[in-house]
Amino acid sequence: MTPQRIAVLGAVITLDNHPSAEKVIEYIKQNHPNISVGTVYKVLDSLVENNLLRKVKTESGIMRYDPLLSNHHHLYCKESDRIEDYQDETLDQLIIDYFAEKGIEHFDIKNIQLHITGTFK
Amino acid sequence: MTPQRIAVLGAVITLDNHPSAEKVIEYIKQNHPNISVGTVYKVLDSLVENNLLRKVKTESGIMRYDPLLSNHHHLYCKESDRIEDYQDETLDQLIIDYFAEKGIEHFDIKNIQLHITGTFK
DNA sequence: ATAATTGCAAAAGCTTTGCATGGCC
DNA sequence: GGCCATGCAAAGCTTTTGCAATTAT
Repeated sequence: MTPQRIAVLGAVITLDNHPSAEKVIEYIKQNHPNISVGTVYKVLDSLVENNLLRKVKTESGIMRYDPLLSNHHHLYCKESDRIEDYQDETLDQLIIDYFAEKGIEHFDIKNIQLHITGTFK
Repeated sequence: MTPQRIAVLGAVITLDNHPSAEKVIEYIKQNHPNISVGTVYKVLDSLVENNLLRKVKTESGIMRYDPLLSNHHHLYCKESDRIEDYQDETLDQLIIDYFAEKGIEHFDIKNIQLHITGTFK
């Protein structure tokens, strides 16, 4: 655990809205002007590998990072580019039960994630 | 509608497994060696805009293209990089009913897509 | 001391763009 | 002739990589 790692993890948690690497760099540079782009990418990767962060894919293909580790879904708003977490155990159970009974032919399900698009109001 | 457009659309349909732009280019070059990379990207974009194709986002951030236009979900296999369509109206109805009753606070749902990861058997 | 991490810069990979050429109405 | 699509090459953007210098344990 180096100061850079703490800064990167702290940035993702503080920024809070599933920041991209670019946002993380921008934020960290305020208090840590010498940090390099390569380091941030490497640290983000290593945090993901060590299960301290999760990657979130977006429409545009830019990777974003999520400090929420428990299983959850995402709300995507295209206009604002905002992503929010959505947790709903009732729904999860409903879906699990559905597939437990029905299954999918030729496919072993490992994980089911809802990508809910729409707009925040 | 130019020969290039027909070739691109044909390639996506023939290749059938949600090809990337690269796969499309590779396929088309067999019978159409002079087609250029830029053209394929432009044509893919224009086909998406004209609702003849849909974009499919992947883990790796590489864009892939889907000729199936009706609402559906996707099965993702990380190992094989394969993506398959999954249509299930019963499930859709279940989810729609669930959210019709429960809703999500501060969010207007426009679309719900399941990203089902696992392995083909 | 040893091993890992950092910063820097260059390069890679996918995609987009600019512009001159060429085909079509 | 006017307009749009094409081909080509250059550039763009995010991310990755190599390597020497630095830092952590």
